[in-house]
Order: sequence, then C-alpha cells, then structure tokens
Amino acid sequence: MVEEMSERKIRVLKTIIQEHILTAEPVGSRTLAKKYDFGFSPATIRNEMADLEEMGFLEQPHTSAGRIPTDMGYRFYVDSLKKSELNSPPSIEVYLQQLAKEYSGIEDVMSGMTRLLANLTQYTAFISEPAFTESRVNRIQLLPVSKKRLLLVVITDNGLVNNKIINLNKDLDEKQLEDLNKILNKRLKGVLIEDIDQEFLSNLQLELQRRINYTAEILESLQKEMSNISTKKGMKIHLDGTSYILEQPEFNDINRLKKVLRILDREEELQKILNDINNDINDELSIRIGAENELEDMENCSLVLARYHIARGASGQIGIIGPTRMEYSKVISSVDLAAELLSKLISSTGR
Amino acid sequence: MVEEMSERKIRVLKTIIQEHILTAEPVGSRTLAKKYDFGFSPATIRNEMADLEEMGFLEQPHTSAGRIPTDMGYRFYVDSLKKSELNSPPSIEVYLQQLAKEYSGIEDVMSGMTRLLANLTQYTAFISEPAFTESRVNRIQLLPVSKKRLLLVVITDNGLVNNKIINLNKDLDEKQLEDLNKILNKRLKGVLIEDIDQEFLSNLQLELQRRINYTAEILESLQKEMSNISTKKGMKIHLDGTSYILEQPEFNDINRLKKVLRILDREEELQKILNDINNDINDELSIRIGAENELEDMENCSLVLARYHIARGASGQIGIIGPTRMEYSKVISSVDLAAELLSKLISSTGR
DNA sequence: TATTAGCACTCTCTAGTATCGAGTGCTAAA
DNA sequence: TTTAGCACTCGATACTAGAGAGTGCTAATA
Repeated sequence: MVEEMSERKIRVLKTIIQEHILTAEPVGSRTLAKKYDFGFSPATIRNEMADLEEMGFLEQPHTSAGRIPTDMGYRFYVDSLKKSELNSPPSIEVYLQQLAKEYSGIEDVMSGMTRLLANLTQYTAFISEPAFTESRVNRIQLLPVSKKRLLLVVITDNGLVNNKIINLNKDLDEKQLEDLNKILNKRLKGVLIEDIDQEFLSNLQLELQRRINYTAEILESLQKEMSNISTKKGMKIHLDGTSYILEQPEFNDINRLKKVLRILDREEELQKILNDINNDINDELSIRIGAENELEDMENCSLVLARYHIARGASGQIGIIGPTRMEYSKVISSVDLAAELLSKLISSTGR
Repeated sequence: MVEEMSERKIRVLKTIIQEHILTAEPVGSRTLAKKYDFGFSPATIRNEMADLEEMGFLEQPHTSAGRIPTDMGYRFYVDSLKKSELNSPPSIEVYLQQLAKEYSGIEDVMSGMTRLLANLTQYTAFISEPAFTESRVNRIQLLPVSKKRLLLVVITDNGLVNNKIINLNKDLDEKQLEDLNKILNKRLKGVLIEDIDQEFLSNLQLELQRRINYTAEILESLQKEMSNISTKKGMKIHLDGTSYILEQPEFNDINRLKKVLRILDREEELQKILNDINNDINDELSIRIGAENELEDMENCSLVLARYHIARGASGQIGIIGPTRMEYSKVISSVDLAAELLSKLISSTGR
C-alpha cells in the first residue's frame, strides 16, 4: 500500500504542482505531456497520477477532471524547494540604501516594508511590531501633556520606543514630575522589561511614597504597559495588499473570500495566528499550508512567515498570506529577503 | 416638463427608497401598494413612478422591472431626512463613562471608536487622526534612543502628541542634548505649529550654531515633521469593519467589490478623498452619494462623515463608507453620535 | 515486466429553448 | 383624476443536448 516515491513520481508531482500554480486549473495527463517534454506518454503519467492520488498528494475535483494538489502535495513540494536552491535574492545592499533614505522611524519603516513585500509578491503582506523581549530600559520619561495627563515614553537599550498616555486623578507639578523622572530612571535603567512586574513596582512604590504624594496610578499604568509590550499582547500588525487577494481566481467564490477577509479585518485574529506560530518555531521560515492552519477559515490559504531581529532578543514577524496555490518559490525568497532587509533597516543606527 | 413635487409624489418616492434600502431589490407598484397602505391603487403609483423617473429620481434596471432610486433620488431623501428629526441618539453620558474606562491614549480611543462605529452601523468606519492646525507647541523634547538616533516628541497646548525618530550623522552627548532641549523649548513654546517653517528654523539655527556644533540635521527633521503634522499629509486613518461590505448584496458582484476594496486598501487614496471633502464643508455633516464622489470607483458607494473637534482648532474626520443604498437615517445619527463622543473622549482631560 | 495505444465512459460547461412571473405602459371606463 | 384590465417585456429558472477534456481499463508492444 505504502508506495515508494520514485524519481519519476517526484518529477511528475512537481510538474503538476507548478502547472497548477500557474494556471489555477486542474491538470490533466494529456495537457501535461504536451506542454512538458517527459520521456513517456500520457498513459504512463495517468498511472503515476493514480498512484500519487492514492498516496495522498493529489486529488480530483470530480471523476473526469484533471488532478489538483492536496495540502500534502504542496507540503512535499515546499519541503523539496527549501532544500534545493531558491531564486538567489537580488543584492540587499542596493535596496537597503534606497529604503533607508525613504523611511525614518520604526513606524515608517514597518509600513514601508509591508507595502514593499506586498508589491514584490502580489499577495497580502503583514508585519508585526517587535516584542520587547530581552530588552532593558534605557530611559524612561514622563512628560506633561495637559492637566491630569502624562505621556509615558520608554526607550530600551536596543533602540525600541514605546509611548502611552496616562490619565490621572490628581495633578502633578513640574517639580514633582522631574523628581519622579529621576527616580524612575535611576531605579529602572538596565532592568529587563519583563521583570517590571507588579511585585517589582510595589517595592518601588514604597520608596516613592516618601517623596511624592501620588504615584499609585502612574505605577499601575506603567506596569500595564510593560506587561503589554513584553508579552506582545495587542501588538500592532501592519497589513498591506489586501486587495491582491481579489485577483486570485480561487477567491472569485464570494464565500471563500468572505472567510479570508473577515480574518484580515480583525487584528486580534491575526495576532492569535501569529502568536501560535511564534511558539512552535523560533527562527526558521515557517510555512502553514491550508488545513495546517489552526483556524478553519484559513483552509484555502497558506501563510509564509519569517522572524526579523533587532539587536539582542527583540524580534517580530513578517510574512505573506495568500491562496494555498501560491508561488511558494517566489514568496519564500521574498519573505526571506524582506526579513533580512527589515532587520538591517531597523537595527542600523544612523544609515 | 419640469413638474412640481406634490406631497403625494414625495410620499411615494420616500417609501420606494425606504423599501429599496430594506430589500435591495427594485420596487414595483403592486408590491408597494400591497405592503404599504396608500389611499390609492397600483396604477396611480405607476403613474407617479413614471413621473418621478422622468424627473430623475428613479430609474429602471430594465424595461419590465421595478424602480430603484438614482443618486438624485437618494440625495432628495437624505436632504429631507436631515430636516426632519432623526432617531434621537441614546444618552451620550452612558457611553462616555464606559468608553473612558476602556480606552486610554489617543491611539487607543481612535481605534476603539472606529470599531464601535463600525459595529453600530454594520458598515465600514474610518477616523482620521486630528491635524495640528491652530495648535501651539507646549513642550518639545529630544530623547536619546541610541548612537546617532534621537526621538523627537512634540506635545501641543491642546494635548496632541507626536513623535518621530531622527537619524543623525554625528553623535550628541547628554549635555548637548539637554542644552538643545532647553533652547528649543524656550524658543518654540507657544508657537503655532504651522509657523515653524523653514524661515523660522533658519533663524533659530543661527542662534543655535553658537552653542551647539551640530544642529542642521535635527532642525531639518523638525521642520519636515512640523509641516507633516500641520498639513495632515500622510495622516493616519483608522479603518474598521471592512468585511461588512461583503454582506451587502450589491457587492456580490466581484468587480464592484474590487473597486471598493482597492480604495480601502490604499491609505493615500482615502486621505485624498477626505482632504477633498475637508476643503469644501467645514463643520456640518457631509454626505457624498454615489457619483457625487470625485473618484469614479466610488460610484456605488456613499460616504457620510463628520468632523470631530479637540480643543481649539485641532480636528479630524470620522465617518462611514457603505453602499449607495445605505441606511442613511441610522448612519447619520450614528456618525453624529460618534463624532460627539470622540470629541469629548479625547478632550476630556482626566475622565 | 513496464509502457503505451485505444476506447468506452464520466462529468462539467455552454448554448439553446421553453416557461414563469413580476412589472410595465396604455386604454378605456368609472 | 383615478383605476381596472390587458397585452407586452424581460430577467430568472429549469431543462436538454452536444462538445470537450479527462479518466480507468484492457490488450498489445518493447
């Protein structure tokens, strides 16, 4: 029952998948034999196809149609792709210099890269903002915004910036604020973001209470924000090229389209998907094909994503969402390239 | 030829439009007479319909179908709606208190309100971030992020916050930075954002050069950012409920859908649309129906938007994009309510 | 024994045709 | 001025037939 995968079978399978990716139609033996110059006849291909179907790599939409790849077929294809060499990416340096001129500031780089990746691949692209894991506080600053309102700015040793408005019940004068800033910096500088938890801060509060009459609310906000940025909960996701999905013939079916767009419309949904993948592979390129995705509504989609890195520890995700029938070869090399570019763009200090 | 608009015609027209909004189908005289209890027969309605068609308020998809409203028909309907009373919105205070608890910080309030408005109306909602017109600098602060990298934070007198990373070619030490911050604050506090232009800054530079050796790049970035935030160019637009469009039967036609989604996918496109409307009406609720929109691809859509205000001058836009056949009554009152809520939520100092 | 030509069969897709029904415009009567 | 009546229009739906692409199986071939 369990057949061996002969060289010829592999060749046939790969060709079918490539042809299907190209045309979005079921692939038949006759067409295949005509278009590609195998050394054998359609009948032989038919036999191989029947075998490949039995093995689970192909399926027929209906009895008298050609074959289309199953998720398992794509999986085989993708795995064999990763081993062989991919399109060597164009020189990174060229891109880098140009991009560095166009964008400044993380926010800007992120949305710029998302767009770039979407344009490059012609699929929907996303980038999640970096989580602050293993980052240490380098500077913390409270600035007065208006009466009873402060801006909290946190800058880490690896150059990440986060800011947040804090609403208060009482007012603090300039002098108190300056004191507070001094103490906070003194006590927090060099501390790991994830270590600034409730316990840490209630100790801090004891010290503060002696000098400043009103700190509970500030520390509470501080703690909440620290936990947010270190766990990446609610972390922003940049999205671009959503409308490219519409160009894919498999999504002319409005119900399929709805499923996907509903996911893309909900940031929390995406966060959940990314976090799940986050946990099981840490560094390599991750690929989820069709039903490999936890979410049932993603069954017609594939997801290709990489992790980009900023200095020590801090990292985020960048990738593509497209139909199962996507141009994996192109997408994989593009995501790879984009991740590398993004890492360099953000980490590069003053380019 | 130019007929008078009798009371009865108005009644028929309005009823047809309401019925069409409800069903999304062409409205026929028989159905109408059966469902609504006019004092006259289908034949009379037919005559009125023929008149209304000649006057441009209705049209027939084909000879033997019922009537659907034209853009002009909707326009008449909407104008007459605005005069009569709309659904009185629910008590704002109730919402306010709840929302103020959930959100903190502008970013948060904005995306929260966008989602709220989308859920309320079941159409796509958007909010543009407030432009800094008529805002004055209250505090300006440069913070070191890493070598050759600064964070510029600008806080205005009306409580708006903006920040931006600046890349430098040289490095500044703490002392220089402190000096620079002092001088910048002294010279810029109270100045209108839009007054901080090239000329203003080149004067400033003369003064600075004496004390700090390296400022050109910083001032250049400062100027660029000031011009960005005062002209609202590239101002962020929050969007939510995009997938609600899919529920509208008129967008089962994939080509119509493509047109709209392609616009929503491009922030610049939206910015352009909003800026155009921005210019011609300043305060009241603006409504663009179908072909009234400049953009041809918006011909099947209507846009309802209001301006929200934060303290003196600073304001942004909030609204809905939906099919021409939208529930104007509900949408108008919702947008009105949302604009008011947003204004209060953002301006409220410490609620 | 592996391959292939031949052939009957299957199933989707498209075009053509008939029918139904909601809706219209027009005419003539109330 | 309104309305009942009626012939007519046209999209939507259902049905049918034929074409085409593809298959699996069998028997002949290398």
